[in-house]
Amino acid sequence: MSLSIGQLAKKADTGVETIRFYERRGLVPDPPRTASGYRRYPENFMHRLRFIQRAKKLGFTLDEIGQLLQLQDGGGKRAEVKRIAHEKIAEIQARISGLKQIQITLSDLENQCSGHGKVTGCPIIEALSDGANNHD
Amino acid sequence: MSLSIGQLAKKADTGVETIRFYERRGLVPDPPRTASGYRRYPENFMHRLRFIQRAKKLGFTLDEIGQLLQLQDGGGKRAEVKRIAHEKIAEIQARISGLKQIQITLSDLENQCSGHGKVTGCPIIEALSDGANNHD
DNA sequence: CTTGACTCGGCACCTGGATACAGGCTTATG
DNA sequence: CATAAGCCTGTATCCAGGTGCCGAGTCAAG
Repeated sequence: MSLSIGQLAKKADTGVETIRFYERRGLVPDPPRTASGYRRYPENFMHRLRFIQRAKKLGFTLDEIGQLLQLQDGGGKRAEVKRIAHEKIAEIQARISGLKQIQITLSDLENQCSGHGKVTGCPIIEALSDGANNHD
Repeated sequence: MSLSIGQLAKKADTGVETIRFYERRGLVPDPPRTASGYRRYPENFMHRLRFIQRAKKLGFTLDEIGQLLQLQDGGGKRAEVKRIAHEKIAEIQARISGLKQIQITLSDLENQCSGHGKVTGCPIIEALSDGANNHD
């Protein structure tokens, strides 16, 4: 028993348009069609959509997800999967570092600002205005 | 002595198009024009562009930067500046937390994966496939 | 048999922050 | 004076990852 695109979308908690979009992107294979051209998906097709959703949550781009899926489908090497994951970890780490730096700078400024009175002389605005005070 | 848009762009280390873009966005005021319609900027106009650049580095959106500039121009309240900064700090914090969670999950998976052999049974792929293993 | 829900393909549009052109002036340089 | 460089407006394009809409065809329930 197969599903229409709408039924599949509901099951996978996504949109019909999104599934078609993934199909165009090559993330999901073109499904078989009925005589009138309607897509028909096997029940387990949902797993592929869930795979994409989980990978997205972990920060992978659609292109990277495409690579992972290809490795899965083609019986690729674990080394390759691990390499992709490792690169992503490094990327995430870099983003965290950048954000932490920003957080420090902003918190410093927040602490320096009394929060009372007019903006003139406000340390936050000053830091943005002349750059004498900021941490990079 | 005033600057052409190109001279200003060079001084502020940005592009001519970017300045015009900021003008359209209302981040910088419309400068006076020569008789032939050329923009003429006072020397110190550069500071406004530098303000924008610094604020961008701290993660503010152009809309938020616009608010900060308005507060500066209009002699607004420090409380308001501080509020905006505080919200941004919270937002950055939330992004860091999310990324850290991802980092933990991915690092776990990386450690679980031997990196040898075929993809079948690879913990990373498994986690994405059935979700039994992931940390959210 | 009708009506409403679903699906089709194809394209336009969205956010954010620019960046790039096209075609026509103006200004600076040799 | 001629030519290059710079500037003008307006519009299109880019990135990612979708989302929306149109008119036409199809399917299912009553």
